[in-house]
Amino acid sequence: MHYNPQKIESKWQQRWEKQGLYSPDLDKAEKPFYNLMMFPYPSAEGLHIGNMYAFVHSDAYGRYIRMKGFDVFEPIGLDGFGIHSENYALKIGEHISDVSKRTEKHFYQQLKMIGNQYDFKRTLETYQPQYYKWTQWIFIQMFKKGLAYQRESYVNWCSQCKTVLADEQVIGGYCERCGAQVEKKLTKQWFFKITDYAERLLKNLESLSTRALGSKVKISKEMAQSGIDWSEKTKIAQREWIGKSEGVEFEMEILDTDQKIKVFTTRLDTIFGMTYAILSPEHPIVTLLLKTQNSRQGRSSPKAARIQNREEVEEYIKEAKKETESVRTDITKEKTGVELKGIRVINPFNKQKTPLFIADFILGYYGTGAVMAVPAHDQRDYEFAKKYGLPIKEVIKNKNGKSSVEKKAFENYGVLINSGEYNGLTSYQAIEKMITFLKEKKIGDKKINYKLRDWCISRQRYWGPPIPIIYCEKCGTLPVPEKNLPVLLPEIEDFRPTGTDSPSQVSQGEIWEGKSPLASVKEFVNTICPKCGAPAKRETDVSDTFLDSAWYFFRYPSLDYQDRIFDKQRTQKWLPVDMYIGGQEHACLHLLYSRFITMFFKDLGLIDFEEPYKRFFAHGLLIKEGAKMSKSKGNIVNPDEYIKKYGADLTRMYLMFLGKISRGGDWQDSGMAGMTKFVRKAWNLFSDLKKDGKGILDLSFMHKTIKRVDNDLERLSFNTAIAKIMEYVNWYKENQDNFSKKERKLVLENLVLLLSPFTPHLSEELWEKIGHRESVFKEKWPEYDSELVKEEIITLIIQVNGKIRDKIDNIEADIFKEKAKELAISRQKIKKWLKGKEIKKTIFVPGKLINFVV
RNA sequence: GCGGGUAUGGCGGAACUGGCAAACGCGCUAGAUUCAGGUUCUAGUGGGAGAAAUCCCAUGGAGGUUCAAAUCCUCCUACCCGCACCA
Repeated sequence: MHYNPQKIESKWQQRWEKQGLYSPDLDKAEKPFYNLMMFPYPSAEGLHIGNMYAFVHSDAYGRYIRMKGFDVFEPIGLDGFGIHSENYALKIGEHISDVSKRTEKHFYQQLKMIGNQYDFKRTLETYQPQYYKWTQWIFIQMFKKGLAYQRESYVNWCSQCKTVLADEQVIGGYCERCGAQVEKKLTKQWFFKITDYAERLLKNLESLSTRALGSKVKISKEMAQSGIDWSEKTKIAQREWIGKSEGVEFEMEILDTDQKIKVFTTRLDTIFGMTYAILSPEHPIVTLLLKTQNSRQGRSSPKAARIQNREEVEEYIKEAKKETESVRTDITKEKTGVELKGIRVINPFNKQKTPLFIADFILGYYGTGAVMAVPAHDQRDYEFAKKYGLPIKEVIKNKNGKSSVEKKAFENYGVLINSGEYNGLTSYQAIEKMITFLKEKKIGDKKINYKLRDWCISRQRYWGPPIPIIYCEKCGTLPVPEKNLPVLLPEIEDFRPTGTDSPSQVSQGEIWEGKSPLASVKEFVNTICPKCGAPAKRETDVSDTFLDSAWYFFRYPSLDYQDRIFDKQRTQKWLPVDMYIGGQEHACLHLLYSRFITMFFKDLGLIDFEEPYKRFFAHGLLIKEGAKMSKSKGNIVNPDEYIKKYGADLTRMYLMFLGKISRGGDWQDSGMAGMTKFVRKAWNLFSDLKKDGKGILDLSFMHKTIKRVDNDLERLSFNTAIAKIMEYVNWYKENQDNFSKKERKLVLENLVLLLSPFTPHLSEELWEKIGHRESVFKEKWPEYDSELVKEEIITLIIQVNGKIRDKIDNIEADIFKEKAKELAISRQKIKKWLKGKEIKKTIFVPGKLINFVV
């Protein structure tokens, strides 16, 4: 009777599905537990071993929780809409619809093969109209609340993918998907006002979870329910991304004009050290100043300063625009800029007139796009001043009066000098007093800035949900009436992106008309105005794939409702998600977006909570033999291959044995051999069920193992849990001839139960073999006898000056200090070490050790 | 530059709150069984000294705290990940 994984696995997979074992009654479930894993985007290559790595860990936890008595809902779906899938189709020259049909089938096949307790009756794909109908519905709600808006904006343009990218999809100036350099383009885009939620997104991180959590911390269900439970690392990443910065915003007049520039600073205390100011090249005032000059109005009015080096300035702006984002944001690049000659700004504190520059290292999108430059106390300004020979005026000294700005800027806080009436104040005092001054003059106030920017939603691509907007010449921009949803994505032959121009072909201030592939489909574009009935046109952009995935977990429990995005009662019962396992790479964006959408749902009154995930756990990266897996290296592990050869159970077990889940793992083929040995060994134990021995009586090791495995699973320490099961098997083998029939059954039953989260098929088969008729997953997780897990007999360690010199075996765990000391000093070895020395101190750790300090 | 992480045998990795470093597994060595080979079983396996008992040295490096440090603190080095001129 050999272990035949292929046969066993398909047998149980079929039986599970037939019995609907993993489809809980969502309304009647008494102890709901929503066990979610990040749904994969289906590439045609199929399920990646990295997906499987994450999924089986998540499933093992879900199965453990189920056996702990919860009604576990573990759904799966496909994040099939989006650039990644579309680009793949383009690459292989097939239509995305065909590719999707194929990958969908293949993916679900694979997902069934890995043996997770997925509810295959409740799957979703983001490209199905019944799903994206609701994605569009969300857009409309956003629009109605004024949270979806259109604006002309410089956006990231990937010339290879021919589309606009979200900031998040630009990695160091390059396209996340194809690796091409990203350029800047001025175009009209749809945005979600996530910045309105910045403070809330930030604050919830603080208030809802005060515990520092990580893989080290043991978390019970009760604890997890009390708040959001994320690792500190993830929260820091979110906090950084939101990037809150508290400072001051104030106005400075431009000499001889009616214009003012607004600047933002966190170091108002250094204002007396301002020797110039800088604008970003895109700053509207620059355009305005150039324009004023064009119309020659300036000449007639004494109140109109003019840019004297106009051509130079225009040239610089043109150059800056041409430069790709990656070049422009390259921090190592020497700072460049050009003075707006003839233009001066007035420092409101000392009325000093300073030159004004434009420079490309000033970002148009952060703060006000304008800064006061204090070279003595800001390194960037310092470098710039050195290069252009601008004065460096020191205004802050540290407390001992020391400072030096000879070689670099002094950026610390300190005490003010050269600052008129503020001299002698500390930085903090000065800032307060200066704010009062600004307020009195009504030219400035405190201001909070965030790095977080509004979420650019539109994509000039085919494979996404069409943005449900209609443009009517008379009535303006209107949402598609909800009853007309979904706006179906038309089936078209040629779905290639059609954007043509590169940004350098579009001159300053001009708007590039981005064209989506949908723009060429007349039947799609031409429609009638929902308000006046006149001919109108549809929006031709589709929405970002991040929107599809920002709310999918709301849909799973309510898939049977066609008339609403989700059922409130159902949702309140199952959400927030109890456990969410996914990649660290999504710790910023996906998490942030889905938190935002959840808050929005709450504000719409659809739900009562505003954080989607009670517990989020980020798994590490799976590598192979010390190297990242990649196609170019040819070291990809194909899960199908291993499942076929070794079975899913073995592959699962091996993936979970590799190491700590939070740290990822190093796949080595040789390790599979060891796992095979172990599984076979375990399997073979069940061939002598009927054997009867004299009985071993002491089953405390069994109880201890149950306790340890339980403890490990609770804290997601899968690898050590497996190690402990291995020890258990070894223990069984040592005693195998001695168990009584009754003991044998008990010990083996518990082995099956402990194994079941890891090797579900094998466990079912063995459970049946023992003689059970019901699924092992209807069983309760084994319990241990808390009396028997107590360590009664220990090895007492004897140290002298902290070094181990002897051990005494078989000591009662509750031995007293005096008794232990007596025993210890009487040992020959210890006598040797203590000879001629006085014991100054004796440290006794009950149940562990005794240490003599001499 | 900023933020986060990591460093333990030949390898993957254990060591939850400081208390027997190296659990568990791979690999390797020797032996047994089978023998075409794999499988299986037994013993051994951090380094050094020693015939042995035993002793010394070992958790990236240097200091420190402590009776006691892989674990805590300071500094340094290397690698990985994320963000990157955020005013």
